[in-house]
Amino acid sequence: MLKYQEIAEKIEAKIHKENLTQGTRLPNLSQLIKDYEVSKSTIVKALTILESRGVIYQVQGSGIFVRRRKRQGYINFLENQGFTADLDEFQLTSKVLDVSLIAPNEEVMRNLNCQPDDQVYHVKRVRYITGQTLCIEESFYKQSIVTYLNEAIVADSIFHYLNQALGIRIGFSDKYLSVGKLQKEAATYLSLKSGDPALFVEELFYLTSGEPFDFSKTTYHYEHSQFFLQSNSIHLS
Amino acid sequence: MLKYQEIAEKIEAKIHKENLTQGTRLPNLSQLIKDYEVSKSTIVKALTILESRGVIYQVQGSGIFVRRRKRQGYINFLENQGFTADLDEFQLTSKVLDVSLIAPNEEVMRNLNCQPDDQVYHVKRVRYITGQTLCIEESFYKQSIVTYLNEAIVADSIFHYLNQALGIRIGFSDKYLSVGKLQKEAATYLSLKSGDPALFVEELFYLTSGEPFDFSKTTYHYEHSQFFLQSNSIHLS
DNA sequence: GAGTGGTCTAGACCACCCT
DNA sequence: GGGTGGTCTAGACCACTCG
Repeated sequence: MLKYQEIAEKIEAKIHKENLTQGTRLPNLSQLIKDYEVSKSTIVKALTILESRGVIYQVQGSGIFVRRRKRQGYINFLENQGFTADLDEFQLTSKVLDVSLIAPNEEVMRNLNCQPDDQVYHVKRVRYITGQTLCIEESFYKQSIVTYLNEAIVADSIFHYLNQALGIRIGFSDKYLSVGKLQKEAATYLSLKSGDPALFVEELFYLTSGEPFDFSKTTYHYEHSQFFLQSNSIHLS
Repeated sequence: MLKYQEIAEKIEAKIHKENLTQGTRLPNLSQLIKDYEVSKSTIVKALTILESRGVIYQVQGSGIFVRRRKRQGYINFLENQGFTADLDEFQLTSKVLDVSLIAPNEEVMRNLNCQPDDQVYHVKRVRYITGQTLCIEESFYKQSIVTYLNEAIVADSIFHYLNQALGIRIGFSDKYLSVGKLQKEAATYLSLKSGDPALFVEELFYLTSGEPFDFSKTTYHYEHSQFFLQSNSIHLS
């Protein structure tokens, strides 16, 4: 395990364990350097990670402070799949509607940059959060990368399987969101009415190598989905 | 101007100017070190920034590559206010409905951590994107920080004014999103019908010092708002 | 195995906050 | 002015990719 990663985890764990509130000041840099017996740059890197994840904020000349979201019950929109997933907070379950190996249609080929003869796994699920219908999700995985899937795997966390069993590491993803009215089929699965509001999210997942391997379309139940999202001004031009 | 910031900007400018496509390989580290005459760490920092902004991705042992979003016409959900704003792409205008100095209500006090006698500027606007109604926005600014606002300022970019005229720098923000049905008043402003779908976003902006100073509630027109959002797995536990 | 990015260090110096 | 975070350097060594 990398030093800066380990330190970031320890600091985050400490914040959660001691349940520190927004604005609580953490030990200063020199103290952290002593505590963890590493160089300044390593601490700085660990802190940068925590800052970009919204766990802390740093104020030049002043100190390092805990950052907390104000509201509970919102799903972290950036970490709700593939990545760190704060699912500890929520109970996620799935009902599998379909798992099959198919030829990609035009839309899938366009998004995954693939050819008609590249097979893809088609997965369709209804997902539940703490017992309530959260969303209906339809995903397409390149079979050349995701070599095998079945119903049991898909009923559980697919990304956990990809990582643990297949050694697939996600590099990054693009999300596209829009809002609209539910069509009849989706409405049925979500126990809502045609024309009810819905959040539509299309997402493309890439390997660390930059190759897209998963294209996914999700329709969220408007009454059971609330998201939160933290931004930083680290960087910018 | 900081070296790493300047380098990040130059690299990004080059990518845009030469209109490089996804997967195009950039010069390697040693070349960049020579080109910009700085140390390795400085280049690495510049690249980390570009990576976190979704401009490039780096593959260990292989190279540095251009990252591009696949689709046009989507608003960058993380950079659409306060921050870098890729508004070059879109024409944003506003119609001001109200600018006034008021006493905060309970909801505003809770979000801005303030007292009944802390005055706040109330700003209500309809915003248009390339001529179409984009959203209706209601914001509350702590007067102790945002000392002055008027209709002319508010008709333009408020954040540009905060930064340039008042020297206010935003540190970070929290966004809360949900989807639901339009109420009559908002529907009227958006030229939609009651019960039509809408995206609701509540956002809290903080100074670099960690103090919240702006609480904002936005209702988006579902037919004219599409967002995109890039994630990385930089970091994570 | 050559090439490329990633980690880590020690230390100098800068910029900002606060009292 | 003392304390705290931020920038930048030079260089050693590690880890991954690809032919």
